[in-house]
Amino acid sequence: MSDGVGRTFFERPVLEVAPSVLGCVLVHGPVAVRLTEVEAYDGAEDPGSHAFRGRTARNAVMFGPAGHVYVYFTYGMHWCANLVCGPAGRASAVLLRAGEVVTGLEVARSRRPSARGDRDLARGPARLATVLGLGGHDNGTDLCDASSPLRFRAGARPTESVRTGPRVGLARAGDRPWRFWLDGDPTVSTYRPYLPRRRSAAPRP
DNA sequence: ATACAGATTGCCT
DNA sequence: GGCAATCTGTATG
Repeated sequence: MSDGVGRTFFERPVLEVAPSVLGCVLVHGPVAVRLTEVEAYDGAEDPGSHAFRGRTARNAVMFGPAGHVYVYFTYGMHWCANLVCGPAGRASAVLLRAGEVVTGLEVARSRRPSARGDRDLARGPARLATVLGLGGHDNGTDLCDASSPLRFRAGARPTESVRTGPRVGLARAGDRPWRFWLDGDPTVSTYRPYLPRRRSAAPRP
């Protein structure tokens, strides 16, 4: 494991880990993605976190040891991936919001036929999970286990500077500046503030 | 039991 | 920029 990352890397506080994963590479089968944008979620302390209301079947992996992957299903159709951080039980995690496909472009394109161009392949959390082929069966995978199909490689320290700002699409605590990205990288997603969805006027027949 | 909001995306105007 | 798609967790009666 020359370029692998030990568990202690993820056991640090999530606000330390989040900026340090930028430029690192997540590999799953034929596709590898260089991370360019992430968000931190800090368990019970964080009203925006899935873990805020305590442990459930869905978020159980967040409460486990660091270095595991928390994959969740949202909006009835999308999967998103996180890296569990901090001490076990803290339930903090880094949401992988965007990245650049650096290996397996052909496979990535075939998994994202609607992508306008290569820079859009992993530009967004559900898109990133899609190009990597991540889904429910990957929930709980241990990145620090050598036999895991998922690999996390430390990247060269990025030349771009790391910027911070508010998190995307959160109704609560979205204003905490816990989003981290590589300044000027074209694969970083566009910022969208929280927008309440309009209720349908009439129920479906 | 029923209602609603959600760590999103893609298609439409 | 607006809005539908689609389903699960959580709140409320």
